[in-house]
Amino acid sequence: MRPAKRTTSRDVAKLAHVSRTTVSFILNNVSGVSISAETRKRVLDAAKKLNYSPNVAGKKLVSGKSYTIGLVLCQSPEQIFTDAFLPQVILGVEQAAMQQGFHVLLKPVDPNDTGGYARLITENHVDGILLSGPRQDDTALMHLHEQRVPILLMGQLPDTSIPFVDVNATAGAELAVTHLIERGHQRIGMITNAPLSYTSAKQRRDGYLHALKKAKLLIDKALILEGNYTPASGFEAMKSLLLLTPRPTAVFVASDVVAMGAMLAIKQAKLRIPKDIAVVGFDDIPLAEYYDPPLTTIHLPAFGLGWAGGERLIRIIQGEGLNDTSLLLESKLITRHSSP
Amino acid sequence: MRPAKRTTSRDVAKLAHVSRTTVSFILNNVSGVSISAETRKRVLDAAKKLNYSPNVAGKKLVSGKSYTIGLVLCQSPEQIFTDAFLPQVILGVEQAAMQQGFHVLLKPVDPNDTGGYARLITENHVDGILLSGPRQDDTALMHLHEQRVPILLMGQLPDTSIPFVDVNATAGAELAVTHLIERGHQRIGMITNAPLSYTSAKQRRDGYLHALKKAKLLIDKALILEGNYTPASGFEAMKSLLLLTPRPTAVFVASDVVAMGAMLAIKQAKLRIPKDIAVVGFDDIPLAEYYDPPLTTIHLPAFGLGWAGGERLIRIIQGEGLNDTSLLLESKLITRHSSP
DNA sequence: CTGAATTAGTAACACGTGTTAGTTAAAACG
DNA sequence: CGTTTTAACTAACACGTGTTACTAATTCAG
Repeated sequence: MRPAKRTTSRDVAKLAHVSRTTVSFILNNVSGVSISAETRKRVLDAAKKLNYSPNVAGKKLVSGKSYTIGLVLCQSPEQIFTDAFLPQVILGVEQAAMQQGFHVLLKPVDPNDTGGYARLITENHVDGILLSGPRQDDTALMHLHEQRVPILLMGQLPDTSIPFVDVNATAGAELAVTHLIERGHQRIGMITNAPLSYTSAKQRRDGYLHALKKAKLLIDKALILEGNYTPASGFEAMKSLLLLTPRPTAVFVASDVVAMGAMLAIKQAKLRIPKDIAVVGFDDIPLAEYYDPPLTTIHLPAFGLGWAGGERLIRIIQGEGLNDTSLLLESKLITRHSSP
Repeated sequence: MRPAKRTTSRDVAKLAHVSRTTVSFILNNVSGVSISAETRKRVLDAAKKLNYSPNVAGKKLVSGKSYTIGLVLCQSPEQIFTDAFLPQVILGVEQAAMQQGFHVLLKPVDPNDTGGYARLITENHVDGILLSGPRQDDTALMHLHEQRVPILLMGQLPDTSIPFVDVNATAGAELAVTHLIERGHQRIGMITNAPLSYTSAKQRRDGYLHALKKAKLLIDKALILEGNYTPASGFEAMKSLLLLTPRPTAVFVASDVVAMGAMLAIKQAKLRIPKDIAVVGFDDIPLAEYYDPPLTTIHLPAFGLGWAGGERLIRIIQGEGLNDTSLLLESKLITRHSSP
């Protein structure tokens, strides 16, 4: 037994004793055609009675639009696993899309096999792509952009004209490090959130460098270590930092998740936070407030980022054009007890 | 200037000097028709040269299938925000779907305004629905099921015949509490992960009760408090527990995130974990290992849950039928330092 | 009263695909 | 040689929708 047959606009037309055209006019509120009030009511009643809703496949075919955006995640699986930041972004995207009557198709992509998402466009599955975590070596991306496919990046890509939204991570990192400097720290370590081939990692590192330069502190490359999204990487990096002499008196860890690993290393070394070593994180994940000690960190507008991304992509899709092609959202410092 | 015109199967046909039908036969590897090797090559070359990929809207229209599944999340926004469990599930679903050539449409739904997702089906946007966090008062769900719409629940719903996948949370909770009992604890508190109107919360509570009964320990309702996904709720609940006399010597917190709040409350009361109070969590979020102390918890096969859900839903969609309508995945105890 | 304008609605096409029923030419058979 | 089978393809329809061009009936202007 197959599923019950779908009701089509033809069924509605038949029940209301009008043509299918008339049904279409009424249900889509087409302007410029005149329909008598009586007929309109008859059609609307029929539609309601049959519980009619139009088949998107038909709509799609004739309009060329799918009213769906593709949210492509170029993060590695392990990042997605540990990233407490992502759900909020996704929720923001969804909310913006829903408001405009769009749907969201989720497409995690292995960063190594990038470009597999192009088929979403060529097959007309989605009207545009919201790309989180763009990579520079992504040639498929450039190709799509040249073909004027609506694309919006979440995260920046140097040397391109593709519009993007991003958080001002550099400024955020600078905020974090400046905070430490103002509290008297001079020897400040850093653990990145990811390998420096990721723009997001580079930006945060640059913010760190900026802050030091501004304060005329000397920069010691030995103080900068790489994390890779995981607490484990923070744990290991911190152990290395603790072996340095003189020991840094503070650390800026460019990811809360990584910072939690780092803090565990500090505790296991029987050092106190912030007395022996101050720690500032980045992301303000929900748990940051409830760590011991509560983590000073940089709050990112995660939901807002997703929302802005979705909203702007849809505007591009609808050909409305953006008055400013790109948007940088500001972050803010949340002072808790892991820093003095 | 509008986007470049899509290339259709007609273009391929023209270039290869054959009919559109032939193109369709070749590209879909239709069996039972004979095509000369030469023609086949000509068509395949033409398709490649034009970079042709079929428009899903057309396919959809004629086949009635969309090769897309809807992943409907009935969690409240705050739960999604704090739930570190979700990304892994989503990834599992995506992976299973991709393997079968399906896409995943993400649809968070406000639990209060349930049923809005029915349109995904009636509009033919998706072929089936994977529903995470089903609610008993969801009448739209029952209605869809009666209409033989392919549905699979992630989480159980009593008194229905809708197939589901779930983790055996009751057994998991029992594991956790039994572990505490074996280590000599007799007065064990519990903080739920969510209000008891959620099945997942009730299951975990039942596991707790089971374990106590089995060990012939008496049950004290005052020892059971409610959390609501957030660390904050765990913090508050724990503060209440600490005021009881005699104080419980151990706590089972049915969510790692909530447990982190609870542990902070313990520390602020200057009590030691696990010496004064042992703590066991639930979920095994990535951060559990790196808390201080590392959290003993129940590991849930999050990725496996998503994967099984996606895989089984697609099997239902394709009419293959499941040999067992439902699946319970087992969880396991991860012993770390927050318990003796 | 006549031609023009308005009202209310419809027939017919287009979108891109899969598929059934047929057609033509060559090969096989008796 | 005449008939049947087979290989290699194609014309035409169906899917459900939006939209343009058109018609028939009524109202309006002069």
